Amino acid sequence: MLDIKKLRSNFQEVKEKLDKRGEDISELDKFEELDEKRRSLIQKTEELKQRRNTVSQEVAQLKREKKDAEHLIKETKEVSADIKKLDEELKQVEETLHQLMLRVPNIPHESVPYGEDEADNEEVRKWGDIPSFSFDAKAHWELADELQMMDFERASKVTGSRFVFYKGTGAKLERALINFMMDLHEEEHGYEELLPPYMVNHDSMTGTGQLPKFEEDAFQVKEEDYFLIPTAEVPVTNLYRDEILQAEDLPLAYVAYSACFRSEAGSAGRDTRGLIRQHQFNKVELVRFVKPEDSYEALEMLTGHAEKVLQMLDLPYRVMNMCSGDLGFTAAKKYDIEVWLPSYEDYKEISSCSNFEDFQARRANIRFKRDRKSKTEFVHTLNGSGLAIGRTVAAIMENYQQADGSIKIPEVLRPYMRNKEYIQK
RNA sequence: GGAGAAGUACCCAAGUGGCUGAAGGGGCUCCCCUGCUAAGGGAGUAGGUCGUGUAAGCGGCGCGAGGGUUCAAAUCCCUCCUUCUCCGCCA
Repeated sequence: MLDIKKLRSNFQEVKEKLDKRGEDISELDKFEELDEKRRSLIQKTEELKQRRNTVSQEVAQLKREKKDAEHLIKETKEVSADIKKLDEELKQVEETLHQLMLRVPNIPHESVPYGEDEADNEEVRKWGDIPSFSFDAKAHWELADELQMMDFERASKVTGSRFVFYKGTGAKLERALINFMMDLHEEEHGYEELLPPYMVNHDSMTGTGQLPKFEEDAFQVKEEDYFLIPTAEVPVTNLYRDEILQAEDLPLAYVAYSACFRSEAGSAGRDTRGLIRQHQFNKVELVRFVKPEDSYEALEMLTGHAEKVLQMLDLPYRVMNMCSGDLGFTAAKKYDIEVWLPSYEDYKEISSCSNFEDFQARRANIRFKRDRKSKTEFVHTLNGSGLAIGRTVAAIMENYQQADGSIKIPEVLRPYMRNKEYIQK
């Protein structure tokens, strides 16, 4: 959510910046009128409330002195009726304004390149060598089948499309990656480990920005007002919702493993084979709460932590600076890390690292105080995948495949895989 | 799921309609006393948010949340949430 005061005082400027996202922001035109109306209603009711308060005191005084207060009581009766009417009107205006504000996206940072879609994203750096195969390289779903690492067909029977059973070494590889990443971020990068709830309530989904605009992307638990989390970002960022933190507690850094659930509404027909686009997938997520002045440095650091995983696994990747048109609703700046996938003959997103500045903190009301006397300020929140596990499995299988159909296990994972060197029949 | 109890400020806690727009204590901050520490004495301590104002300030809201009754609600009524205890069920 944007700062209403800032929006009020720089309306045209903010509008122009938002316009770079290429989204329809015509709704924003109602802002000024609503804001004006709200403030004038507040002034009117508060004036009346002040009157009611003083008269109430006078009534109390007269009653104590056993004097007659009828005339005052009659007046207050009328004043209270007016207050009630105005309060109802104010409540409606505030609700309308709030709903409007919840649907306004974040302002892109100045370092975000202008562009319309993913074609305009800017490559920041590239790492590793793209493998060349002296044989016909297979896609991970073919390898998974031959090496009996996954069962997509039976998962469709048991649940539906876009679900998978990992089996045997497939399941072991997935679990090895979770543990490897958790250990790396916890032991080497200084993140505290969390294992969050996989369902969250309506307020949490609103806090991180999934609601109200993207309700159709999430799975909802009927009759409970709970949602299956699309990412651990949601429960972890909402950990401190409606709280005031101490400056000396910042930065806070958490790493959380969770399963993630996405309806993939609007993705019908895309990435239909293999692990790339599932309704349920595993992910290790990094979340940071920082002081405003530290957030851009923190974004670089966090992105580096995610990259480190790919470096240790020796998987080729590139880092993209998302352009204004491909930023997503909540981010002020976002880097996507894309891993090389031989079956796509292209780089494919494996991590998304974002600085939300105070956008989520405002929605979720996460604040901090610099010291006892200072005003509260909103923290800045960041997060990034470190990494998406399923896509990492796919990348390892495809990049590490051998001529004989086996898959070499990256060295750093071997301690998690009984020190085996290869996955083979 | 059933039955009960409770939610008041940083913590504990008093408070069944109007000098409670929240007593008292602890803690915390400052000061005094003491060679230091402990003990003791004094003062301060509603955080937050919204409106208004260049500002000092002024004003509105606030006792788990939301409604209602009343001229007036922490206090009365309704709904909900959370926590605790017991029973049932369960990994």
